[in-house]
Amino acid sequence: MAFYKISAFSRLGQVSVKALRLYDQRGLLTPARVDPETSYRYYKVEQLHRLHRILALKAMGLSLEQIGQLLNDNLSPEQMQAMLKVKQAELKQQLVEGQRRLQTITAHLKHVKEEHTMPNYDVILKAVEPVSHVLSIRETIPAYTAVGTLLTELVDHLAQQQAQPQGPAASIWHDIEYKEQDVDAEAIIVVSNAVTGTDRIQIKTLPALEQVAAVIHRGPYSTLNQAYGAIIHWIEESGFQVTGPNREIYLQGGAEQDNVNYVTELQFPVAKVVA
Amino acid sequence: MAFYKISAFSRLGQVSVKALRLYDQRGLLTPARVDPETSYRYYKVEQLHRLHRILALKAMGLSLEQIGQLLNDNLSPEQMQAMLKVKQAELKQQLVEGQRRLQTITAHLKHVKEEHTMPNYDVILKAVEPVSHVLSIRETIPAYTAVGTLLTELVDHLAQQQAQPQGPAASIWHDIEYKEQDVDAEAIIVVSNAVTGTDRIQIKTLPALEQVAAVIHRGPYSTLNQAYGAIIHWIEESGFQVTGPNREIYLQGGAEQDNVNYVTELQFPVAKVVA
DNA sequence: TAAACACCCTGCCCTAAGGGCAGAGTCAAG
DNA sequence: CTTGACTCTGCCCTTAGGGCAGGGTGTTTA
Repeated sequence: MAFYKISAFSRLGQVSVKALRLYDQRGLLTPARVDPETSYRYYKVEQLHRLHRILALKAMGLSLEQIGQLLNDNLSPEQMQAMLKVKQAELKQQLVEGQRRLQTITAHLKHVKEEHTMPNYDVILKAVEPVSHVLSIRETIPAYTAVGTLLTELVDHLAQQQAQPQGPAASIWHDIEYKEQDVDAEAIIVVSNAVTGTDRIQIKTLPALEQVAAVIHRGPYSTLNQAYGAIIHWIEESGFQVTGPNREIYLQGGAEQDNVNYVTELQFPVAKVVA
Repeated sequence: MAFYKISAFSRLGQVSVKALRLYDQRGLLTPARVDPETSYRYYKVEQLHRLHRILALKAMGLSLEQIGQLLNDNLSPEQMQAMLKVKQAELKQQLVEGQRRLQTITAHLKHVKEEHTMPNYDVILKAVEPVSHVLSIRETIPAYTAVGTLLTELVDHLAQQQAQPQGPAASIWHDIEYKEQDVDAEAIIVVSNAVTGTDRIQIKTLPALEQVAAVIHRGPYSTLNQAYGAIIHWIEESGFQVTGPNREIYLQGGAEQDNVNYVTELQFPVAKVVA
């Protein structure tokens, strides 16, 4: 019977006045009466029911627009189900995301506590696009460092064809476990479409990687093992698992062994361990 | 050595150009060189390291401003720790929130599947402020419905003092378990400061409730049990526990038993069950 | 050498759900 | 009739960029 003015109603419903005005504007909760002269909004107690429904849906994470659809466009039960299911999947996804955030920050915190500095290596997760038209040699070589000769071979091949590399050189290590010798290695250089291969030197496309853990290393190759240590540690600690050969990208590099300005990116394809 | 233009660098770092410009503007990642004539931004590979750190911190949920503090205002390890701890607590909180959302939506989804409608009662969680200056009678009464006589007693007392109620009437049920008879009940009416009490009728302040599950019932008191059923069910299903006496607020009510326009709010103080 | 094309710059408007404020009008009590 | 408490609309603000317009650059090709 009685009409409530907006602030009285907002107290009843524990919502801010500003929110009520917004819900009115978006068509979620129109006041029972609006004075045409003064534009004052007057609500009835019965509307608390609707307000509660709005708040309940909001507490599930639905947007005002979605709530409007549910409340106004009176959908079929199937449509409601579909909508809620989509949202449910979204929420599950967000939970996983949140757990990852928490794990990452906890690891960082631990590092700061123990070492009193931020970690030297920042591992990030990302996706890697496929890379088309790369020159590749794959071979079992006696030791990691020998990949240099494979790369020189590629560079020489390029020089013969008067072509330039189109991107940084890289190598791919196909052994999943760590090996000191007889390493299954692949040397890579991105080239333009015009370049041709040979029996030994193939033209191929590097597959995309859905999710990699990546780290940037600055300094000579002799200290790369620190970066490897950090990334492997991170992967284990974060509940991931290596799912394929890892890549080493020489963003800034060359033939010298000890250049402190070299920059290398390490990429390990990973997936969440299913517990 | 080589400088990269913004889009080349953005490809290296897997970040959008727009983001790089933003990071520049916010002082997170200033290009190695900016041409003073053209304002072109030129980056060096070494800066990937810093970019990775930014992305890593972002992946933990820190805001750009916080990242800026961590990177630029070189804080003491203690300050870093404090900052990360705050964020960690925030993330934990968000996780709990997310789990609640998910539970709620799952319950709704189940209801839609089984009944092909949205639930009739929308339970929401909220905080309740303390209510000062209320008139109260507490007594053991033979049955729920007898609370009406207590309320009439309060209303009569008000009338004697020529005063008006300042808000809706309510009752509080102090028995935590369900009882059919000999119920420990309290009748409540909010009044202005001027009103005085008696031996039997006390003036008191209702305590705040940190977290209540609340539901709005529309219809006669005889159907209130449906609302009770719904809210109790919700509380159990959502992993909460009733922690105190529940309140019944007669937002729109009166002495008749069967008025379909009555509106009543039920409030149960709750807390998350510690598993 | 000029045009074509790819790239870069700044600046403006947009997002979701309101919060804060200004200026003007309205309601209820004394 | 005045005062104080409310209410109205309208504008700007928040995050982390996305999208676009208009104008300037850099490199390559005819």
